[in-house]
Amino acid sequence: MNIFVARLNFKTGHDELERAFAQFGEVTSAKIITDRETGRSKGFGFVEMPNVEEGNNAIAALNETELDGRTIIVKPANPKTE
DNA sequence: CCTGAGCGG
Repeated sequence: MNIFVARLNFKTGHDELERAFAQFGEVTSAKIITDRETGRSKGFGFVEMPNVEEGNNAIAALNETELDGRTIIVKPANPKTE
């Protein structure tokens, strides 16, 4: 499942995201969205987890919690297809 | 270097 993570600390990288979600389940991909012009973090990212139950568990456990000193927002990403 | 809602390629 795709997971949307917002309000990240600007100094937080993809590795921080991956290790945070890896505590609750298997993480296949963790990505921080960076600005294409400046290369700086946009402050949000995406995490892909193959296990849906672990994904929902990670969302419930990490949503509105502190990561790298900043409270993050974690929720399921918008579906590209149905 | 900096900023702070929101869904990337």
